[in-house]
Amino acid sequence: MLQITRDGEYAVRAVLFLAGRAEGALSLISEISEAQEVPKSYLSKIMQHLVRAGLVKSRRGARGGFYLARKPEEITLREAIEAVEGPIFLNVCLIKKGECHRDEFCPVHQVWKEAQKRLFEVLDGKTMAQLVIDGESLLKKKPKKKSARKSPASV
Amino acid sequence: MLQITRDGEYAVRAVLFLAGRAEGALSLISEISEAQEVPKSYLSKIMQHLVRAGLVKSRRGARGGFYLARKPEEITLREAIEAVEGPIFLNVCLIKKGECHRDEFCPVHQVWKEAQKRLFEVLDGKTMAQLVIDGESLLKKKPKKKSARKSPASV
DNA sequence: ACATTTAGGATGATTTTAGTCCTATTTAGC
DNA sequence: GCTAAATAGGACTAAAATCATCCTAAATGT
Ligand code: SF4
Ligand code: SF4
Repeated sequence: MLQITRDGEYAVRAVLFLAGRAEGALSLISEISEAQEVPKSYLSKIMQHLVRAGLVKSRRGARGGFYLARKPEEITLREAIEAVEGPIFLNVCLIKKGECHRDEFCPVHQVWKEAQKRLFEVLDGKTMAQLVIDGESLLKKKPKKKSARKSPASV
Repeated sequence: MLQITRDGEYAVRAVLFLAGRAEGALSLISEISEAQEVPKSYLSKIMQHLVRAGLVKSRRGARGGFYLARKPEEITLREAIEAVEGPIFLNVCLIKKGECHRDEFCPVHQVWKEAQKRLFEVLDGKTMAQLVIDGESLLKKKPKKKSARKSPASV
């Protein structure tokens, strides 16, 4: 359907959450689940994937939890997504040369190539660090909408 | 999976085929199916969708067939895809405001918005007419690879 | 009439999606 | 060493999407 799955969406939320914590601080599944509104048991699977993909590290047992394996500046949005969804290919012919045998003479192939490149430019261009900053600005700017241009108090 | 479905892929192939015919010329399902390597019975459904979407017109009965409802210059790649797949939304929050209730304070939302915009720029930027031309160039340029830089004859 | 074509619906196998749940293992702290 | 707290991992499932096939109805040119 040319849409990201819940896996990818939840992975981004989880990684973004960890990026917002102090470096190396441990977060519990239950914390992440509640803050990011992801079903706890489902999130458990997502975290496993993220650990295996090397994006997140975990400590088991009492006082365990999850933390980022790398600094938020070094994790892109695309990486978070692909860690759980696998590599993105907008069409089968982008998987590898010859995957679609029409690729050599197909004019549409080139367009998908370009489209994917452009998509990646956006997804690679955002790091978790930047997203955390963006998120903070959003919270500051929009506590309520329809702000009466001057005085913050009203009614 | 963030990948176009066979529906979309086949729709593009079919519309592109029709775009390559003379204006108003009728093409049979069997012709399109064979040329574009799409299962005939499946293609039948795709063509129905394209007709209902208003991209293609059909004539039933003997000497019937399909032809483009508009000129190839006026049909974009995105239209061909969305005609059978429905509108593209890279993430649920792009469907409409409030579809994801986090959208107002979610920094990732903005990125998806930008990503989709860029994707659409590419998909909207290619018309069927242009793709036909592109296809012709590809056929001229690459009859064989590893061309011996000068003489076309060899062995 | 008849052959040719598309229209449309019913059906179905397989895969993906979006989860849940239970047990095993690891670890900290007492 | 025991125990409580956590993650690891696998089994399982319901529902939906994907990728088709097949059959009958309707339309149309000759
Ligand atoms: S766009 Fe062209 S090359 Fe890519 S899958 Fe479709 S036919 Fe094959
Ligand atoms: S990116 Fe943000 S707004 Fe969009 S679906 Fe995810 S959480 Fe919601």
